[in-house]
Amino acid sequence: MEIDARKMKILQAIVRNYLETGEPVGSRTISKYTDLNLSSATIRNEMADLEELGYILQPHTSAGRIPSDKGYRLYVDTMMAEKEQEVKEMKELLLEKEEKMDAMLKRVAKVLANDTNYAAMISAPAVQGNKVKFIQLSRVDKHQLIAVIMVEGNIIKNNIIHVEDYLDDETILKLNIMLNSSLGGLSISEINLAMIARLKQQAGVHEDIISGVIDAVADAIKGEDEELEIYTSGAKNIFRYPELADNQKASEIIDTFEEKQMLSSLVKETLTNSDSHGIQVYIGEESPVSAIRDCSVVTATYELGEGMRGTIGIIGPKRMDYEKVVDSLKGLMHQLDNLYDKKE
Amino acid sequence: MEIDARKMKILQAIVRNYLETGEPVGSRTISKYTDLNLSSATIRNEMADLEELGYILQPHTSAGRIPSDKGYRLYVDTMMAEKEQEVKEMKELLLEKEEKMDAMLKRVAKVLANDTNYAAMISAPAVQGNKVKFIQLSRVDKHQLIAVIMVEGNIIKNNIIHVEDYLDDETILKLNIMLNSSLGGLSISEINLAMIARLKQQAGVHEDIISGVIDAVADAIKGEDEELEIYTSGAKNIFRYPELADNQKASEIIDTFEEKQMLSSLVKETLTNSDSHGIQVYIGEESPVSAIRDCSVVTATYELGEGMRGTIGIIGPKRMDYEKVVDSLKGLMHQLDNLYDKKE
DNA sequence: TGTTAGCACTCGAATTAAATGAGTGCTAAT
DNA sequence: ATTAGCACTCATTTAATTCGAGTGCTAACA
Repeated sequence: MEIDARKMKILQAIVRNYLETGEPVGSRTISKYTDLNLSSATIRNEMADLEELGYILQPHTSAGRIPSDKGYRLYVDTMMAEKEQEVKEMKELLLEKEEKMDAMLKRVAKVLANDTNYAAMISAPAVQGNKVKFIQLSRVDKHQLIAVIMVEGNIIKNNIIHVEDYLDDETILKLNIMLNSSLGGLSISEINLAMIARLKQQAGVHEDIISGVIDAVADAIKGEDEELEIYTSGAKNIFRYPELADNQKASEIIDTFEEKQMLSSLVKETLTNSDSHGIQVYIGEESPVSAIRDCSVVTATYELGEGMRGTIGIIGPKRMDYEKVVDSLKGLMHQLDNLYDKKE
Repeated sequence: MEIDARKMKILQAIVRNYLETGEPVGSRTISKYTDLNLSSATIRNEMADLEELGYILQPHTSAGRIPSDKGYRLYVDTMMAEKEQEVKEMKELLLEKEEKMDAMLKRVAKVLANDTNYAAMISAPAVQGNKVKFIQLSRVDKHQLIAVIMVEGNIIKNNIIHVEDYLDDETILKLNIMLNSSLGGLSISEINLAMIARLKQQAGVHEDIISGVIDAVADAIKGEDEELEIYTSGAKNIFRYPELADNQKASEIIDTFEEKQMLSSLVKETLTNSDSHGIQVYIGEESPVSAIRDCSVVTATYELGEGMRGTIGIIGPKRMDYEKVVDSLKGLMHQLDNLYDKKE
């Protein structure tokens, strides 16, 4: 058996209705709801087919039907197809302003959560592929150096370095010049171990002392991209949806939001296969994070200038309003765009 | 009517029992529970008195009694009195190590939440009163300077400064010397407006250009102490306690934990009146944060070296195990102490 | 052949009723 | 002052009942 146009329409009607109410939807409801005028009996027949095909399911006999993950998936896919071209116009976000990145991201997450009444997450742009703009090593006191590294997009990293032996001003100056001329302008992916080894050698007599310093600098540049920074907001919104609000589930979801690292696999996956113009949908078990297996996630990839990419995500019940969420994500992009224009 | 020794003992028994079970406790239970052998009838009489005095209350007629906020308060106060001298030995925590402050704080919160099965919060030490260790202004490109400020305790702040006109190396060097000699070693509270004004004047011909720079530096030092940094962990633990786990309440509490700023009034209050050797207890409505009015909070003040003080807090149900929590807080202090010793 | 009306049937949810029992307040005896 | 005893209260539990939305199936119809 194949799914035809009419079955598709009925499926859509079921999904839409279920999104609204959260209740299983029966044949009578649909027979009134849709434009194709069919009696409840016909709908019932079609529904039986849809169930056999695995698009909908009955929580129990003599209840209405609810969409299965597969049903949601079909719905989302067709909807996305309709929206695809609009999505394309998602502007790039350039934020080379002084505004502190983290404050901005937090705000974005908050706005998004408020707009949608779902939970929102946003990952800081991974510095992967970003260029080193500025390195400076300074002496704080006899045994402490501080390394300040700034990459494009105005992200700053600091690293405190402990040294055994006192380094005089001249050595530090020399090191600074060496670091900047060697590493400046390079993207982080271009800084590999071979280069670091060469740098150590260049350091000459001080090699053994300085080795630690360079290690630390490399660490400051590379470091932490293991640990994606993730901001979240609106966790409380899950309580709006009874199907997520029972203790067991809520506890897991809340925990995921607090231990944000648990979301990193989601971010990574999104960044890896960001086709479909950056918007992706994970329904239920499709999500790589098992704690939110009862939720759906809609993610968008954003890009700040030179290949700095991050992820914005909306996490809500499976019956989330996918259309609205996609629109919200787009809307947000525009808003950020405007914000950028104003500051320019 | 006055509360006498026996009433006190009965109250204690009621509180203890309620902490364990979370259920209203009846007269029969107490008559078996306590060492003073009294019949349930006598207990009932005493309970009627305690209720009249406002220390306990009945959720409904013919239910057992539960402690009122006032009852908890009395219980906690007497318990604290017994523990007071032990608390005194709470060691200072010095963390002049390379470990990044925020990572450390997050870890501490996590440990604490796991240990206690309550939710934990910790505020980053307020830089108030801390000494500036190191200031450096560097040019990143034609119109961008970066200010790096490090204060004792290895807290680093960065600030990007936009300048209209190009500043040559010499000017920057001059500024650096000026900033360090003027501000270095001063505590933040010692840096006042008058001093900033004088600095601006000293800047001489560049005054108008440089004014912005100094403002930004001052801002980087002062800034953000408005916005206390707060870390939390273990929010999910509230689901362990049915009296907090209903949607309405859980939603509010979770929100408070996510929007950590809502906890700042709590931190501020704790820091202000940190008598009682740094440990304070807020029961129910006593808390300055209304969203957690159904919880109790136990806070401890910690001090990192020169007057850098922060707050650690445990947030749980009113029937939290106050004794254990106080012990945990002390235990944590010791653990941190050891950690420090090892790294020394 | 596809659509529809009709009907018996199912089964979760809501409603009601009854039973339970922990706990109280009061009184009278110790 | 303490306690045993007893009648009373009332949330909670359990069971029985009703209710109704929704189904599947069959037979009639276009």
